[in-house]
Amino acid sequence: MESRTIRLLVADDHTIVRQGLVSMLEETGECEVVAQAADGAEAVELAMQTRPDVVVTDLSMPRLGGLEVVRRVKEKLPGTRTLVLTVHEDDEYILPTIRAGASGFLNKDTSVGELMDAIKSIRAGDAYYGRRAAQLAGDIELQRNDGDGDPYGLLTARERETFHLVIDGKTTREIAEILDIGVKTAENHRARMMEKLAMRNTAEVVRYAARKGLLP
Amino acid sequence: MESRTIRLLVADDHTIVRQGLVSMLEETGECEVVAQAADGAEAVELAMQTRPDVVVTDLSMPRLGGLEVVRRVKEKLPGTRTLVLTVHEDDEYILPTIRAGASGFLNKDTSVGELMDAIKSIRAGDAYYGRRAAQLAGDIELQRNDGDGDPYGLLTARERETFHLVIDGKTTREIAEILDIGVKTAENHRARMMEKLAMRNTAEVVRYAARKGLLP
DNA sequence: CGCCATCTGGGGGTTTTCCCTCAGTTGAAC
DNA sequence: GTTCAACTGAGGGAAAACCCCCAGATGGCG
Repeated sequence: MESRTIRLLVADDHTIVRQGLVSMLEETGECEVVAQAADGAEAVELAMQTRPDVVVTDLSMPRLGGLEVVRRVKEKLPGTRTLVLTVHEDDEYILPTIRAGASGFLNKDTSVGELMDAIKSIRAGDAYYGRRAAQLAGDIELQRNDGDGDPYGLLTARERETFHLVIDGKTTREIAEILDIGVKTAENHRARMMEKLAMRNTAEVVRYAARKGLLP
Repeated sequence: MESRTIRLLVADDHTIVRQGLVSMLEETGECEVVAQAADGAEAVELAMQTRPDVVVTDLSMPRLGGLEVVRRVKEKLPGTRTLVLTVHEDDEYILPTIRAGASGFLNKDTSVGELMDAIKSIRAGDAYYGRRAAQLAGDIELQRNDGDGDPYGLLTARERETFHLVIDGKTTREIAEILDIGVKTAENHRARMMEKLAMRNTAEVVRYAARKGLLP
């Protein structure tokens, strides 16, 4: 059992946000923040020095925007993937970001669980977009998943949360309590999730998660 | 998803046996035989050159016996573990083998499934003894598992088979058919297995298997 | 506006898992 | 021969998972 921790670079010009991110991420014990950057230029610089697995970056930053960070990292460090984490819900930011080569796009109100989920997926080589972005990106990205690719990207936000709680060993009743929804609703999310993943029972779901490196 | 294939060295003076082993093991796709040796001296030599994860060796071999192979590999390659695979049921061979530092002792009539099981366990850092050996070794080795260590070694043969079928996504009914036993019996094996592993549901069992590197 | 996906909740069912008990058989150990 | 562990099988029940169906609310999108 290795699967060492995921090496991260976190870039955000707001110190509070950045520090909070770093704390939360490191508390999971599943990743290690090898560098922090307060602007885009610093992010690119540090990325080349530390060669992280994933760069988690804000969009609006001084000196160099997140979009340009994505482009430069992709160009200079093909092994490093980028996850854009932003407050902008504005549609006009999403598509350019994805086209620039980001592997993920998430809103900052995302839970730590889903953020780690996204980071693991991205590190495993997949794309991960939040609900809003997935809708916009659907045409250019998710079609790949629709046919032959990985069905994980087809999960809705609730289904994804359910998925993670299932592979944590939670029962449907516990999931309902955690998500603060009815048992029947959780049951529905679970069923839809399993249907989309084409899994027949819990064991297969956890095996699938293991293959994708989504287990701690 | 990495957990690359397990690198093996196979040592047996009987070519047929050795080749058969190699074929079977490589067919599983979960390991790679990086070297083969026809006697003990060659085994030690090749082990130092190739540094495999696990050395699978017979006991009675020309030039250098398996016991001495175990000792020398343990001494010169601390990262490499040894699994003794033999036809000898004789008790007098088992204890010396374990004391020499072997991580596993299996009879040659073991199924490929259990052999791979053993190899994975050993590579994960655990000991794995067949039923007969486990009884003899109980006093000096399994006591460690009794208290604080890994409960996996406490499983009986049937419980171990059940365990592997469970993490393969099989239902109890399917397990009963595969093992050619009653559903109630399979149910019992499953329950005892989960009790020994202190797991509360299937998801936790599969997670446990993933942690130990027992998933393909 | 209507369309559609998502989230929410429920009805009602079968199957599977999970948990307890008990008991006969075998084979190896002492 | 007795003892003990493992394997076998079973009864019975509670919980969970699994599989259909349905329908209202919400919100984005054309």
